[in-house]
Amino acid sequence: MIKIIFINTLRRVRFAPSPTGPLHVGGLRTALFNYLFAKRTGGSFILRIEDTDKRREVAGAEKYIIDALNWCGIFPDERPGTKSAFGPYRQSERNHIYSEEIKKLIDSGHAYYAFDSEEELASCRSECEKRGETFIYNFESRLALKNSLSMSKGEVTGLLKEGKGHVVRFLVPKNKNINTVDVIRGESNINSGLLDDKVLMKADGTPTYHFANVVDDHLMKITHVIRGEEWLPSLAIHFLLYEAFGWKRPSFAHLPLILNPNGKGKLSKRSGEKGGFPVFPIRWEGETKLTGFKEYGILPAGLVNYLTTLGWSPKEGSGILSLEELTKMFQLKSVVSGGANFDLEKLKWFNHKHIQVASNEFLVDKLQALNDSARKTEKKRLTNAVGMVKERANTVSELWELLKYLFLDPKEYDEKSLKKIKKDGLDKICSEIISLCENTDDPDSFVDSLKIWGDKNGFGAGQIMMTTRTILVGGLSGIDLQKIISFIGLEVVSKRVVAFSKMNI
RNA sequence: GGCCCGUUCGUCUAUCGGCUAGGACGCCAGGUUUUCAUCCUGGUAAGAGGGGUUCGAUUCCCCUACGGGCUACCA
Repeated sequence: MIKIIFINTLRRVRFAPSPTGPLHVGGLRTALFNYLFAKRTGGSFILRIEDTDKRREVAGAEKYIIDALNWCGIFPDERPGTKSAFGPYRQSERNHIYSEEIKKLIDSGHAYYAFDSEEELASCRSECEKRGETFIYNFESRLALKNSLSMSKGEVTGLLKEGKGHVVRFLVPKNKNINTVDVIRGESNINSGLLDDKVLMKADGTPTYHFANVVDDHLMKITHVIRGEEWLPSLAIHFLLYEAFGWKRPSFAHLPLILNPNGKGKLSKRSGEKGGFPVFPIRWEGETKLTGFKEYGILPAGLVNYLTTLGWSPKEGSGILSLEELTKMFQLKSVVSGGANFDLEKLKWFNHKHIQVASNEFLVDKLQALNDSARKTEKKRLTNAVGMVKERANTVSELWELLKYLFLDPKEYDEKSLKKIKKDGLDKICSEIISLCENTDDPDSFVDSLKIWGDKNGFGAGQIMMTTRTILVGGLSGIDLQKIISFIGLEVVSKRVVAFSKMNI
């Protein structure tokens, strides 16, 4: 008995993207919030592919969506391929269901056939526009148009028999107040007169979003519809649709949009191109190649953590949180309603924090996947090196730049650094380093020995250190000098100084 | 144009009518590091505007402005 109650209250949410291209961070955030919401109470996260418009479908998009979700650590409980009573999970494979369901609506008088061509409707629209009006296919106009409400029964059956192209439209009731409820935004009232008789079934026999969505959400027993704010204007239609079917509707939550860094317009592929940052989770290998956050060096944990702060914040203030921890804290009710500007700097900061808690081995794997030079470097030593520099890195890709001098001799020297070390005695310091390399048997106290020598010969510690560092690293940056020397070994130290001395600077 | 939604530091956000408006990113300054970065400490900075309601409004209501979304046989 208890078990039954539990099952009935279990959350079932869906993420329902259209496979028209790579999934960008806006969509990813929607998926993430759905996932967090479901998993907090052990519910199910379902991936449904809304591919009713085959013209817009892009090859590889569905795979990309799944790959991107998986990369973030999100694995749908049900998805295309899952065997269950709720499938199939691609709308294109559910046409038989929609044709059955639309009959119910036609029979009950909630939907009707319309024979107007797209051209005819387009001209209606432009006519209205000329008069400064908006064309709405509704109780005011429908009787003047070609449909089963304006035509005789015989005429309609005739047209249907001869296979005349037609759509099925929803009969929106006249002058009805619809009280919509949204988990995030609360209640809202809208008069049905403003709505139009939405096409439910297209002329090619496939359903539109509005119809397929409602049918599938009901049949898949979705308890909460969490989607982007762009769906808010059609919420009332969806309410009416549930009512027409006599179905209990799920709860709805409309998430605020992610906007461009300057707040102008929603974040898009173009904004990333303009701003020089990715807006996609992983690389897209379509006709146009797009770099993802993965290739940019962002860790999935960092992206997930950052994305969660866009529109929501944990009660205990900000924190570095894993997907699992976020799952325990997420509250749909406390999602904010205003749009959020995308901020690369903050994402990098989150990523920096996640790099700190990641293991060196993990980071080396990621680094080697991104960087050819790193791939050619011996793994064990690279792991040590990563451990020494990771506190300085914001992205995985930066790691190589931060540690490469531990493996490669400098190819060039920073101008400013050279200026600083070009002083009398430079040659003398160089020869001392070379001779010390030959004579000392303790590389780990090399810097100390050098300083003692400098002290005796009138060179300050600063000059000694800066000179050595510039020669070994190529500039005045990097980790502790003694650590560098211990890591690369005296032979390499000597080699680099000799090479430097031979240059005429 | 019509309809819908929104508006707290530059940015992400907290605030269940009582606020000296809190935190985080960024930025600035100082400290640590004989480099740079990290790190630590401190600082900077906000309720779009105007009306109500109220003893009291960031918080509730209205108007305006601004921003965003939708307005397809796309989702």
